[in-house]
Amino acid sequence: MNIEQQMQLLSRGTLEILPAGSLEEKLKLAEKEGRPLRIKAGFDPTAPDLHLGHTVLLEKLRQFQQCGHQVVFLIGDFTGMIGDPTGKSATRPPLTQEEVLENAETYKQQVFKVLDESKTEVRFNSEWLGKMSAADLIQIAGKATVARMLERDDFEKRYKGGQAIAIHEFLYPLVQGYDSVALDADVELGGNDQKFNLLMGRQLQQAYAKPTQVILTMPLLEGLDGVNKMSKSLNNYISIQEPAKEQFGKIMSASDDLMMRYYELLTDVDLDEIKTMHPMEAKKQLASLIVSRFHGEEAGKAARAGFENQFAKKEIPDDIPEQTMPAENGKLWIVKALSQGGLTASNGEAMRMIKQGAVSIDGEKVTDKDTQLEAGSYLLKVGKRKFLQLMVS
RNA sequence: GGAGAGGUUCCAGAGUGGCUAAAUGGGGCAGACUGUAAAUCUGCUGGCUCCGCCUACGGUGGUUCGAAUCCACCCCUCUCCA
Repeated sequence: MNIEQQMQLLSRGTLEILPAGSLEEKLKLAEKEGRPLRIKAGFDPTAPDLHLGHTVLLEKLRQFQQCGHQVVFLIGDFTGMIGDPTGKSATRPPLTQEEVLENAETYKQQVFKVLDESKTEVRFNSEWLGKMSAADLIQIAGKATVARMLERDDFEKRYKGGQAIAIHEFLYPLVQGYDSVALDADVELGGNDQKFNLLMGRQLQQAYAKPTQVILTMPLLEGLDGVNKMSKSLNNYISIQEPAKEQFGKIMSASDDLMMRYYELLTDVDLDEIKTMHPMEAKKQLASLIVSRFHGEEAGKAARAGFENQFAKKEIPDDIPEQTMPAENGKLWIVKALSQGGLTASNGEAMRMIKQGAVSIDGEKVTDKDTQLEAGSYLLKVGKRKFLQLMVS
């Protein structure tokens, strides 16, 4: 691929490439020196369950690989102990060595669904940070100023808003920046929220007399609520590991507006074409596309068919969990059955569901909360999505 | 170290002795409708052996017939000063 083609592919969908024109220069340099560029991207070791938000970045990394470059997949095991101050202020518990390694394995499994393993170098930042002395750390800390730190948006907000900022949180960007020094990164990718940290990498590389990296930021993908960024803690995410049916359903639950955003950031599909389609059809296509990516083509089709049967035609899905419960004195209270079967969180909720007309047995709506089940087999349904095939013995 | 403000249910945030399982908003769930687990509207939203009982307002003790509300001590957060 020539440089022009690379530029076109690599800059698509990006939010910013800093400094302007620097990526092209790097690409030229790589060509001249006949070597691949080292593309760094850091990941937090606390969340080994990747979701679609992460794949925005992974897709971009894959494109770099496609252009023949070397991806350095950095697992921030050491920085994980500090806790990234970005966004939320909740302190994270430190991870043990075993946990980190275990998480790393899970990471690899998932990441290589997108990335080319042969062009990926997996590294841990404890390799160099763990050996560092207090003197080394203080030396790094001397490369940045408090005023500069407070320029960072979320620090500024928290500071002005009277929220706590612990000293160690200032170290996070510094240490992450130092990773770029240690890895000789040519380019670092990150979400928009990482921009400050990425720039700190440049600053430190300069301070350590190394060539400075290019910063490439990708937009953050909104979660299913359509407002906040996709994250596990907000429970608005779609994991790349979850079952095809779940993924499909979750995408269908996205609002029509959000669907456009997902098309934009997660696919190559021409957006103008989508706008001419019926929104429901467009959404089903998106859902199939995404499910296919992580579960294969067949699963994508099957998920769509299953969805249409269950919701449009109101048929009963064919993968209903089964459970057997003993009857007491030949009877089983419906409320007990619902809560014990996991269809409702508690007896109280079960009673509420019945009152709201959300519960049915074999297709018959339950109106009486004192309904008793006798021995036999029943299909219980709560709401539109929760089913249980119950054997009362 | 000194002075002040504050810690309430999933979250935000009212409540300042009984009418409080605790306003309101968000979130979540359900129902109706439908083009979808879209949008919109409505309802519900601590637990249980559910017309009653139990647990809950940072922690521990106390005052009181009765406390989220008053008192004491402790823990935590923030602001200003040093």
